[in-house]
Amino acid sequence: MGELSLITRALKFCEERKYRFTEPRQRVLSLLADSNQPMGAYQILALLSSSKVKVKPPTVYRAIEFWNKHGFIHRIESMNAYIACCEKKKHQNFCIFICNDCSNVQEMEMSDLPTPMASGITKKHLTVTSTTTEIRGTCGECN
Amino acid sequence: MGELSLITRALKFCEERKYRFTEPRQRVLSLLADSNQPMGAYQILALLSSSKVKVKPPTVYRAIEFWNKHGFIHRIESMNAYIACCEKKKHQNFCIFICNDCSNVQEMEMSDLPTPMASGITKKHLTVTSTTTEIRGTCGECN
DNA sequence: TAAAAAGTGTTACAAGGTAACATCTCGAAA
DNA sequence: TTTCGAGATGTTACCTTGTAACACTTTTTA
Repeated sequence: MGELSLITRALKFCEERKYRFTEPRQRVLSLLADSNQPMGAYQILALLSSSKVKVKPPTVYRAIEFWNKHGFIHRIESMNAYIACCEKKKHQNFCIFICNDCSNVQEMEMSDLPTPMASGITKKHLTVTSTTTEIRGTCGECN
Repeated sequence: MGELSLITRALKFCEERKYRFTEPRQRVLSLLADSNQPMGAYQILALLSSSKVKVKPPTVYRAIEFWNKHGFIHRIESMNAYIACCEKKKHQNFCIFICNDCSNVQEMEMSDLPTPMASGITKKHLTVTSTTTEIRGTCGECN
């Protein structure tokens, strides 16, 4: 059993859950999957539009919301941008490193919440649904 | 030596560094310090304006940038909002819990980066300048 | 096959943020 | 003590990001 591409997994996911794998959803996800860098919503919008057909913001935002909700893409809050998730399965805790110089972005594994956070959370009787960590600095290339 | 208020510390900070503790800076910081909840820039803008004098966005954004840069306030990326820092001294790693139900926000201590992140960072030869973690879930009250 | 549910198209606008340039303030140098 | 310059604010105008609302289409289900 080989590696399934993000698109293939997304298609399977939709079939199993009876969600529709529509054209806007497919195109938005493909663009993000093919880019190794984050893309803004309006950047996606531009790429989906032609001189003839202008795609409108809600079309893109709906697709983004859908894939984000189901864990196929992540939103990078500090950039107002989106990236395809590089993990094979859904995970609600993730961690992103952003280089301030070249703005290269890398997703990093974080299946469980680190202990200091986890203990703070239980102490305060909080229930966690998701976490995002954005780490800024300088990457190996730019150092 | 008692507890110094955020404003007092900010004033001292400005005197020591020869930054000006101007009216917009003072008013913006006071508003955030007196609110125990995050505030958006335009919310601050509205509170600073009167029917006579309309404060303009750059005035507020400049003050926000100043205090944020020097660690007196934090930006909450997923809310486009700002809160006064509750720590006594500058720290570039922080962690915020946000309740999805009542949108109550709590800053949590995180002086050092948790081990899983720290090791991922050294492995990739990254230099870190700052990190933000935003944890979403349900707070003790809303549970 | 009709009704319900899920999804898209479109318009119009709200919310958040910034570039650019003129003006002001205040301390330090002449 | 005047002037100079860095740091800061005032103002206009605009850009970017995101969403509410409503009509319409497609797919599933009863």
